[in-house]
Amino acid sequence: MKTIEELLESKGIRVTAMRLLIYKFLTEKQVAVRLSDIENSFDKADRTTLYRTIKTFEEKDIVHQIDDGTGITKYALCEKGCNCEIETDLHLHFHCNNCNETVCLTEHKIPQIKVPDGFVSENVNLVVKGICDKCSGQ
Amino acid sequence: MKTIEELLESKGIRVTAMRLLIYKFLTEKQVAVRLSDIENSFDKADRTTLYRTIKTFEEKDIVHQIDDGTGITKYALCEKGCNCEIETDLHLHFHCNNCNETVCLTEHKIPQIKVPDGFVSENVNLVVKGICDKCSGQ
DNA sequence: ACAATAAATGCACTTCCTTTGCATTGATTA
DNA sequence: TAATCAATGCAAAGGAAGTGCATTTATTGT
Ligand SMILES: [Mn+2]
Ligand SMILES: [Mn+2]
Ligand SMILES: [Zn+2]
Ligand SMILES: [Zn+2]
Repeated sequence: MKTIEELLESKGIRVTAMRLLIYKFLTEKQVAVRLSDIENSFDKADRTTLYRTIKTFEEKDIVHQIDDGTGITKYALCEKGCNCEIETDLHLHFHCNNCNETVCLTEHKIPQIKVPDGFVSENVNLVVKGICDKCSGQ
Repeated sequence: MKTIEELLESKGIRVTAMRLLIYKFLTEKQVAVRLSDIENSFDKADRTTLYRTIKTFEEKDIVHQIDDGTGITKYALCEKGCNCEIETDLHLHFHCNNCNETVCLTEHKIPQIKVPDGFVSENVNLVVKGICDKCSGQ
């Protein structure tokens, strides 16, 4: 079991107190978070630092960005071996219209999508909206 | 063949000069447009009027909104018989990473997406990104 | 045709999120 | 220890979405 410090270093990211805190926050949350979610969870956290930290994490494939249609970009930790760049690896995301939370359905890959001749598919974003398991009451 | 005036009236929308212009602009464009695209295509057009016009069109199912992941909402005319509210009718959208344009692939419906037990799917947004037919050069 | 009424438009302003510039602090290396 | 580079914090800019209100334009009833 790798420590967080080791993980960050293995990705070429310097370990800082802030980065450890943000990473820890992401592991504890089971849902995709907005920048403001992180901001509100810390007393003295600067938006800019959060922003740049999450961008660093994104570049190094530690988190991936999620556009769930709310207009606010969210982020979630990549699973072990999550190759977000590879189309065939892409999982789908679920946005709950009730509790407004967005989760990664890591086990559910996006099916192969046929596009017309002449079009080249490089990437697919699929968001399902509805009622999540917590809110559907079973 | 219905005139634009007749179409608008049949949907319960009053005909105005601005609305005709905007509708015409949408028919001529073969791609999804941003509010600012419309704004820039007219000399003396107020953002608010465009905004409210497009919202009116949206309510009356004349256009549908497209979230292609660029962070800017786009709009495109609904095809004849496009029931945007019905999940099974939803077509997919293609965003070109080269020319940055987004098109409706009206003929290509979104396949049935399986979600885990407890989750209820009400709506699906699917955007394919890649290279469009114009840009792929064939 | 005219007055009364309602809808559409234009202007100004607000809010929210994202992004950048720059000075400062902190860590790393020679 | 000095020089160098990365991370942080503050401030401000930018872009898009949305709202309030006064004005113009269209519709309706007399
Ligand atoms: Mn995910
Ligand atoms: Mn469409
Ligand atoms: Zn929920
Ligand atoms: Zn293209």
